[in-house]
Amino acid sequence: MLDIKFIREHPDLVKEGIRKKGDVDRIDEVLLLDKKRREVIQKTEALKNQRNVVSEEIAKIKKSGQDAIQAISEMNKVKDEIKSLDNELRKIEEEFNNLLLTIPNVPHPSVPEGHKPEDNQAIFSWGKLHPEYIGVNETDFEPKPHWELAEKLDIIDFGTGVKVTGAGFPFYKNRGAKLQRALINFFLDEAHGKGYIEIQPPLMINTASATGTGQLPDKEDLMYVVNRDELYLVPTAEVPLTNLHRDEILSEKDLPVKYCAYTPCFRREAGSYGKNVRGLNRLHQFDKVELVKFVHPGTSYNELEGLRSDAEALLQKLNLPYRVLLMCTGDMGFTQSKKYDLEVWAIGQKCWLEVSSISNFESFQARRINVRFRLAGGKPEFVHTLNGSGLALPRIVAAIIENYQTPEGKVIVPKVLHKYTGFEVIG
RNA sequence: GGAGAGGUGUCUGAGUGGUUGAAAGAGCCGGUCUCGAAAACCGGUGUACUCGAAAGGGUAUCCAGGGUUCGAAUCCCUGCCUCUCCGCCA
Repeated sequence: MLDIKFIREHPDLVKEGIRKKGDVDRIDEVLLLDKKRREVIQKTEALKNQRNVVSEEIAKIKKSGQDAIQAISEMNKVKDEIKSLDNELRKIEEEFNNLLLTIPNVPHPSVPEGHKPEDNQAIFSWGKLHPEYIGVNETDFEPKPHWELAEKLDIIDFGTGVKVTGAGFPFYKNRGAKLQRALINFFLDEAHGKGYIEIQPPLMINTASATGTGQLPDKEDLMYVVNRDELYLVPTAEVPLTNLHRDEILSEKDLPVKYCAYTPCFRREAGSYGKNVRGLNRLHQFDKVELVKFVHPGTSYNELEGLRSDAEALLQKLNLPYRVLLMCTGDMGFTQSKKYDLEVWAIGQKCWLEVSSISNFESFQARRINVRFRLAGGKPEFVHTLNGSGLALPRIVAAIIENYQTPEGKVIVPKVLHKYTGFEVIG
């Protein structure tokens, strides 16, 4: 969430940001409630002060052996007033906090304004023209989409997934399963090499954690819920990783703190349909290695570029053609101030697949989860948080299958994975 | 799941209704001493909200939420968590 003080002092700037994101502007409501809230606070605190002073007097009177009936009956009235004001305040604060949680983060000035996919800027691409690119050349033969190849090679079984669980829960088999495991290990090892601490987080999260990273209160529909225990299946490792330091004060010299984690991710994806859910393109359960950073506010945009290049390096090592999109204001999430998407080219489908989303949240999440650091000799201040996928597995698998297919329907394994897979070709 | 014990500041740990934001010690910061360091000694050392231009006030905070009381870290209820024992289990 945003700092109420910041909103109070820069209402126009915040409104402008909301407008750019295409969200509903409720800033005037926030400010009105804030005013009401502070008025009630002042009233109750004055009464509480009176109560404290008189109570102390009563103590003295009683000690001296005298009667304090007069003062006590007076305080009985004050007590009731305090109670009713406290109730009023509680209601106002609840409303105020809920409203504040729905105010989106303000976009960074460098983010292009727009609301359509075309407004996202492709700022970099890497691929076929690169001398190291060794993938398929579509002039040689007509490349197939990954689901056809995968079924034929018996490495992914979509039908059995439907039987056992439902659509979007495939079985990986044989060298397909091994390829998954190889990619996870490759990604984790690379992250470790870049100084990310490896974590195996819980796969279920509670309400507070989901609220902290912004999945709640609005986006409950995207998660699977375990009602009986009030838990959610992780939609991304971002949630447990970012909440790892909830309510903590980090020490300045420890920043930046960098974590990586592999987890399955569970998403309901309600409302998805059509060809962009075919095969591995959109699943309810998928594997992902996630990167999260807690950083000094002054460095967060540098750290964002660092995160981006860490993720890009993986694609380059896998020799997969990709492009980098700087996402426009309207395509950015609720919590982000700047976001890049990495999209890999899937030659069989002839489309771009998003494999990583790299964001700076500035202090937006940190304020929700209350993660601060202490300035040398000074007051605690909120850190900035960032995250990025490094990377999401299924679409990488799809891209490998499609871009490394041979005319005979085999798939060549990218060189960097050989030591993890133990084989160099599938089929 | 059953039975018991317990949750106090950065940490250890006192405190069972009235100057308790909270003893004491450790840690940390500053100072004295020292060529320098250690030791010793002296001083300082939570957070949030709120009023205020500031200085400086005020309120809250001893796991969380309710309750009793003029007044609660202290009494009562509920929840969460930790520990011990039993059961179950990979």
